[in-house]
Amino acid sequence: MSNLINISEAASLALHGLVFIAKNQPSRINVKVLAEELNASQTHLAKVFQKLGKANLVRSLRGPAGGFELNKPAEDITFLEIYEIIDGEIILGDCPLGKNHCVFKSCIFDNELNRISQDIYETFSKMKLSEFS
Amino acid sequence: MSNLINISEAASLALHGLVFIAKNQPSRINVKVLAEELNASQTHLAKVFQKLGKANLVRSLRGPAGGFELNKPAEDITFLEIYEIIDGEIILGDCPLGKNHCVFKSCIFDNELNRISQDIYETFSKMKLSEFS
DNA sequence: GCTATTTAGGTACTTAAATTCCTAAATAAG
DNA sequence: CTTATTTAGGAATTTAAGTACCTAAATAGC
Repeated sequence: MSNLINISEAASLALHGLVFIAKNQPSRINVKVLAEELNASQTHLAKVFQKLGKANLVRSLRGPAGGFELNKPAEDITFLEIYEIIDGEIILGDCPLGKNHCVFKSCIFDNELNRISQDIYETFSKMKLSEFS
Repeated sequence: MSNLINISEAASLALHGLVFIAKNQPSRINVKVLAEELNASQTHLAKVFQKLGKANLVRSLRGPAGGFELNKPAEDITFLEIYEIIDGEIILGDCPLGKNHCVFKSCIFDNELNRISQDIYETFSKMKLSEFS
């Protein structure tokens, strides 16, 4: 079984978790509760949100009554931004598979695959957290 | 750095290798030559073609002058078929991330991501080996 | 037939990514 | 100020993909 769009479990957790937090604004939400709500691994979710915090997408507060909350308006947070923080920067190059060298003089998959890559990129950049909250 | 479309190195080898073979029909091509042509790992390529052979997409002949050749017309081989042999079957379900359970009652990414998944699926099923040979 | 070549297929190794575990640091509440 | 709670961050583990290695089986050419 395979997934056509390349989204890691971590990025999926980030996406779903942030939507949930956006929905529940302005309350702070801690990882334990969020993991229960998302039916997800608490430790993994914690790591993911650590990254989101480092990237200043969310702010965190430790201790009792601590947790995470959005660090900017939901309408200013795109899926592209979230995706790139977790899974790494997207580079839309000549090769849709991200290779530097290819035997074939011009990329044989160029037309089809680059169109799709472009489409995904644009779609991600248009999807805002606010649409779901 | 991240790749938006989920295609493994192995599937990429299969795709490129088969295009090369299709281009050079009706000659048989052996793994050593193919690896040189594709600038790829010979052992990995061998394993990939073993799979393609088992799936009857190519037929093989051992011994000197041996190698691989297409087992059916290039216009009857789609990228979807190749992709699924190597990376596994694609299931276009409700969840674009292939999960069984989701907290959100209806998939919040449904509209956008399923449209893209569908698009990739259809594009792959329309891309035939013969287009490149 | 003998030999060299080439695929088949199992096993083992390597590497990178994903995930979990554990301890430290912060902080709210009593 | 003490305790319980919660995030931070490093280390360790797990998993999956890719790669290498080795022996067996097939076969073409001499």
